[in-house]
Amino acid sequence: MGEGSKGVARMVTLQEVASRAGVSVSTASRALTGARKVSVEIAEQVRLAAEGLGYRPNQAARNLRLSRSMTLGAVFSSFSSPIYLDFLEGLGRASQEHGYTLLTMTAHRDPNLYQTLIQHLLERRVDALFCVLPPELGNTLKPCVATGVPVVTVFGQATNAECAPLLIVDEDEAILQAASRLADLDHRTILYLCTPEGAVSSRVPALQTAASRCGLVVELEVAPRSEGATADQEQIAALLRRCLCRPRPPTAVFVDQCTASLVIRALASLPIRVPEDLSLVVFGESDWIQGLGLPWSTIRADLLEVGQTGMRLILDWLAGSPPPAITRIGTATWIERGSVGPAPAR
Amino acid sequence: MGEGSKGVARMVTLQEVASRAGVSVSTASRALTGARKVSVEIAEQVRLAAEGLGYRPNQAARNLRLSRSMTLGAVFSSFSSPIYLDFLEGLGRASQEHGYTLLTMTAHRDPNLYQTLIQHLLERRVDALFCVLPPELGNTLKPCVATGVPVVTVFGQATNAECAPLLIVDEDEAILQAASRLADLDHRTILYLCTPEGAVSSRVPALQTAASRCGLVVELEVAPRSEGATADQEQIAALLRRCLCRPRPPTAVFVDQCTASLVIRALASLPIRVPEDLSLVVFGESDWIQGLGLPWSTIRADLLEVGQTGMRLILDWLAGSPPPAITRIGTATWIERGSVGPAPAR
DNA sequence: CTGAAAGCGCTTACAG
DNA sequence: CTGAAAGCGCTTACAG
Repeated sequence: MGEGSKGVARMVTLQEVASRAGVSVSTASRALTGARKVSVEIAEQVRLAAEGLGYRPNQAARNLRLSRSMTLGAVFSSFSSPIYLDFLEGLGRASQEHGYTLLTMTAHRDPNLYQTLIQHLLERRVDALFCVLPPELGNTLKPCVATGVPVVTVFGQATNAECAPLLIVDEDEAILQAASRLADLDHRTILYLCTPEGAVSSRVPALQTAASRCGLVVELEVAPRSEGATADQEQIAALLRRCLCRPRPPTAVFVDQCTASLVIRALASLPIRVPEDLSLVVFGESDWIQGLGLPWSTIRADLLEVGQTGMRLILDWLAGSPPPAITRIGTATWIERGSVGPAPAR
Repeated sequence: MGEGSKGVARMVTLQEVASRAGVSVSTASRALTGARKVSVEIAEQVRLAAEGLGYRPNQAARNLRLSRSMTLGAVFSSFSSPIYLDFLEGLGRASQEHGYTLLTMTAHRDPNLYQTLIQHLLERRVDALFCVLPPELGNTLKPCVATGVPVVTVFGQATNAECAPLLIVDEDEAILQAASRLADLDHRTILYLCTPEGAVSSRVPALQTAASRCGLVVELEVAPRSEGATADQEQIAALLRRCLCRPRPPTAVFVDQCTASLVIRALASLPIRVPEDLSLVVFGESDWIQGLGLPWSTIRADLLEVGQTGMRLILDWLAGSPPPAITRIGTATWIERGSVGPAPAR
């Protein structure tokens, strides 16, 4: 293994290439970057020398000189759901295409960690930043925004738009389709069992608008933060039982992706059958989830496109035109599967 | 938005801190890093100046000077499965703890992209590299290894161990338990429906050893690469039908995580009931998958621990002691769920 | 077209 | 204990 076994990797430098080619570093640099004209023969010599030595430019040095990093930061609340993966893929591909490197970190919903990670990214001098963060952490971004580094918040709530531009998926149309379909199936009362985050998202007003247009009533319940624990499952079961005992109980329930499986299990434990006793609609889906072939009806966004749009926003910003406070990207679609059926007879 | 709206972020430099504190950059540096002694009052002045200006050290410059990057690269074949996420989390946390930044990229199983990404990471002067790559791409690492940068391959095949140290999960014990349980349930022939990668993995010999100890026969079939397409599902269905028509058909099937859902759907289409007609065991599971509450029996590894172990390997390597060619980490466990039952009567 | 020099922001021997 | 200087690896005006 030789030198490598020490874990000390001394890499070839431009200086070495230059001297092997018998030219100055300036010329070597110009020959390799192609910035200015270089005589053909010398260019060839340099090229050869570089290849022979296996030269790889040190981007850190290069970027330091050019005072930019060609690096983008992305902070996620967690990787807990495959949903974010699709977004991450989109972001990753787009940034690669444009020569940027994406630096991804997860904060595990810990507010302090968010601060730390963002500081870390700033120290790495990211050219811009993407954030997926809980609504109450909007002002976590304050110090970051103050540095003048472009930062875009994704999947956020409108309340965060004051701090930094927001990129959100427009699900209104898909929600309307879902509501209309439920109305056709004789549903009258629907429940949105949302996470604390969901409670302030644009899903609530969208559901209400759609419902009133279709003659439905929307109820809102905040589910406990899902950690996947059985305690959560029981809490949700209790909550659902309470809701379903009311005079005019909901006959359909909307849930966020991250609570979906808990809800399913809670329902199974009660036991309430889907869709005979209760129809179910899940917000969010990824290719991977789809591949499981679960019968969940969903309102699904093209996360890859969201990633690409986010990238475009940032590129434009870096090019001089900052994005509006809120950018809506309208690609959510309503996908009906077996979890939705006619409202049960009274 | 002021300056920020231009996307031009000029950040505070040590030079500015120094002059505000009325000292030299050397002293400012020493005060902040705490490397050498600095008089208490001056230290305080510097600290104050830094805080007042919102100074954040430029890690790129710092690392350039120290000729290291404090950056680790990780190349994944894809993010397609949540399985890798757990590993990624483990790696991410561990590297964070040790002050390293993790640079993650996905190659979408494209050999050329692998090369590109690795070059990219080398240009970023990563201190070390993790790779999850298809077995046929083992020598993709050659040029990388030649640079002397420590690189560890994870979830790889023994054939790759020639190129770079390998970190693999030891599933032998768990496989033995599964086999033994199946034998108790009167199964005699089991099928391993593996991906092309799986065909050369340590799972095959482990299964064979376990089977012969328990008096079982193992058959091996290579499933088409799963892209989630319906064509794949039909291929798998055809393959399964063929297998099950043999004289002594398998009564239990082992599948890799990435083909599990396809197989499930293929079985449903045939239709073959699980576990009445066929028992099913899936290699691999993540918290997220578990949360779905699917009745799959699995052989599950602690991916978080794999990530941490990977990190330790690299740290030791960087500290001077390269890892052995193969490191086995033995945390896989056998988890029995509803997909396993008695062998059907003949 | 080419080279010597300055500088990106930091750290660390080297003198005081 | 403190400062002036060199240097990490690169790029780019500035002279030739």
